[in-house]
Amino acid sequence: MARIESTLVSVDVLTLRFDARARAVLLAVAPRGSDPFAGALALPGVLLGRGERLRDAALRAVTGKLGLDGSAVTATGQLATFDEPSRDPRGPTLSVALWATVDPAAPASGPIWTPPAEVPALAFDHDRIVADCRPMLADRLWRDVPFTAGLLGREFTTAQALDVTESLTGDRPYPANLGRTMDRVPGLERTEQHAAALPKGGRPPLVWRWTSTG
Amino acid sequence: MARIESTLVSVDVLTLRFDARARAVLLAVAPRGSDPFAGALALPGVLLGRGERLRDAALRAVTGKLGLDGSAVTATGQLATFDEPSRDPRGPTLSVALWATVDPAAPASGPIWTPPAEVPALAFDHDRIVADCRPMLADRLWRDVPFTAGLLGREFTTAQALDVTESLTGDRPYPANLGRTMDRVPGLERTEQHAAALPKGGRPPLVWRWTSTG
DNA sequence: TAAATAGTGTCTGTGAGACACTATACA
DNA sequence: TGTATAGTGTCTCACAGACACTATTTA
Repeated sequence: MARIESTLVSVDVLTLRFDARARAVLLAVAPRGSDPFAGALALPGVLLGRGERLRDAALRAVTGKLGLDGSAVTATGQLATFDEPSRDPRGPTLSVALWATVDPAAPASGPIWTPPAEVPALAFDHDRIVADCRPMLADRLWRDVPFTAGLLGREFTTAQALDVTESLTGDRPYPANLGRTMDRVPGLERTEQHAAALPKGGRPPLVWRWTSTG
Repeated sequence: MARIESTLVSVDVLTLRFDARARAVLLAVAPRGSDPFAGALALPGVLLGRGERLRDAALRAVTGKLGLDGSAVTATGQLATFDEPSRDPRGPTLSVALWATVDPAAPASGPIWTPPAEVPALAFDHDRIVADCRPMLADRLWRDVPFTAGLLGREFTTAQALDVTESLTGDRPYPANLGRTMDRVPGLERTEQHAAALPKGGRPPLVWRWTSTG
């Protein structure tokens, strides 16, 4: 009962980065270099090597396909597995979708960064992967500490927290309500410091800091 | 850049069935027939065939490894993917864990049915899979309609709803509170009928019925 | 009648969301 | 001073949980 004909596994990564200047969370896509859909935009993905961990494959995809530094990836996690047999024209391939957060302070040249809600048409079934996974990402914010900390970095302001929440959920909470939400996030501490105000003015926002998580 | 050495994918199934007589949700395990861990208890699992859907592989596992009738499976869904390279002594294998619900009215001989909280030692990393997935299953109850309907069947009583909730979450809600929870489940209707009372007596519970879902 | 169990009604606490009002920046 | 933004304090609503009380069964 030797079975050689197993489905190949690819790992496709929803790489998120908070761009403080753009005041938005952006998703990385890159043009494909090789044949199926060469030149078309796609999520970074690699075939899972034998014995390779999903997280390692995701790092390989972010490093190799996006050209980012692996040390800039602050956290990763699973989203879902996509199994339509026709999703890859080369033949049946399973796709395990992972998320990865990139340090907002790290250099980010290489990939094309786009708001997750306005991703251009992508290769394979990557449009569907993005559409299916977006609500899962929104659901993680403020509930999944590694995800949230990875996205916002060690220190951030209330204004940035508002921007991130609006990017992922689609609407901007009241600062007062978001502050109370953040007060309940374990490992997140409201400091006494105020950051600089925005260019347009306004009261300087508070600084928040992670205590436990890196 | 031809890559042949891809990780194999297995599908392991947490098969749940509500046993009305035992008043509990039970998980199916079966002794392994072939070599790695032959004779040891394990979750039903199969290697994913090339081009095979995860759901089809899960049905194949439930049918082939547990001896259940495929038509008794009322719903399936994804849980998580396990990627420890050493989880299978034969070599690195990815395991995609799925849940499956079995019609409580269908015959269920074949597998060994055990409460998920008291599963005996299992082969591979299946103990860990069960431990990691149990909270995900509890979380689905009353929120994931296909899961809940698949587990309870087309019609059920408040008493059975209490039993199922206690089995999955670990504590028994007050009937009044569970009734209000169920009133908010879309597609679930509180009927006027009362079922027979339990052997020990007590007020006969109400009957609930799914309207939309099968 | 006693024990067991379910259903109705009520109360409390928590968390989300809306909003008035205040505080503090830039132009 | 006007505009923009954040922070404080309330208010309401939805929901979960606890529980008193009532209803209906078996033993």
